[in-house]
Amino acid sequence: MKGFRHIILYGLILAVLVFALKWIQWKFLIVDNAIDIYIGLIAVFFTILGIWVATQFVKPATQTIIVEKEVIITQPEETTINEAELKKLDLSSREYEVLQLLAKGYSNADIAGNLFLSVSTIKTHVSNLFLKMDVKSRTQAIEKSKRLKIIK
Amino acid sequence: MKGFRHIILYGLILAVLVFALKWIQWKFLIVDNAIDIYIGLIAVFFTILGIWVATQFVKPATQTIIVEKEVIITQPEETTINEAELKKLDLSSREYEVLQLLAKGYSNADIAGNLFLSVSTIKTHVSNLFLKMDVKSRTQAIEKSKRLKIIK
DNA sequence: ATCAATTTGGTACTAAAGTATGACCGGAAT
DNA sequence: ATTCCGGTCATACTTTAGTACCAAATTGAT
Repeated sequence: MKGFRHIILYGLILAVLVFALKWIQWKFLIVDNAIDIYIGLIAVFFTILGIWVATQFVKPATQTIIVEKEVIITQPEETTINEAELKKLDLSSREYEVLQLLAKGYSNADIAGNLFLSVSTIKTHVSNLFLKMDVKSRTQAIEKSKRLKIIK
Repeated sequence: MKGFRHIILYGLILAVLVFALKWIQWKFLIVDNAIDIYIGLIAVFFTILGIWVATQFVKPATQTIIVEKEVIITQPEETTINEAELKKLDLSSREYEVLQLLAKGYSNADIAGNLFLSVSTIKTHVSNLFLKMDVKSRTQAIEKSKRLKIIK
């Protein structure tokens, strides 16, 4: 709708211009040899008109400037488990379960009760765990687990 | 410098136009009453010229897009020791020393060797440590220490 | 179906951890 | 000076952890 109103507006402007030009043309024709001045005025006027039209309708090329804003993310608990290190150890699922309870300070009896297994089984798992982790005690296992970030 | 070259360019263009207009003017003067068509051409031409000039000089609108870039800051040692909790436990300096080595996976013998003390002394410290920390094993002591953030 | 790995559990043993108790020393506070 | 506490060390004991070796059931993949 806005474009339509513009068209009407420009139409009216042009109509006015036609009469204006006719008047200027007639006036300058009285003065002979003034045609050059007349042409110059026309040229200047329409150049300005063109500039104005352009500034009104030609959308300026948009130059997009992307600014990276660094947002610091502070992880509350950087317990991103180091899957790579965990895989290296090649622990079985049960062994990993035992390790997690181990690190919570559970005794072998506690772990056995928690997993509904016998203490013997836990001892077996713990021993195998130590071999795979290359440690000699549960405290070393805990320390290494924390250091490698393989437990929460 | 670019603006200067533009000025020269437009100067040349205008010079060419002057001759072109003179030629067109002469040609149309032969045909009488063709002055209106001539004026029309002039108007159209300079309007287009004005548009072109405008588009050349209108500065592109800059659109600044701020992109949030998440930067994960991994604190190397987020081990801000919880002094409050540590003070609550009321550990002696030796006991705290023992606790720190304990948490590193050291055995009583290791700790004794590290502090140039007998294993008996370490056992005493460890026992007192457990009483003060209200735990029943070194693994529990480690877990609690990590949880309360009282060790590095 | 077979084979390897896992999971489970046992016995027997050793090593380490943990408890209880007592003793000695030295420094700091009362 | 005496008391109190931290630190040291010891002995004797119990408990737990850890090792070694074995064996059976289960599971998963070829």
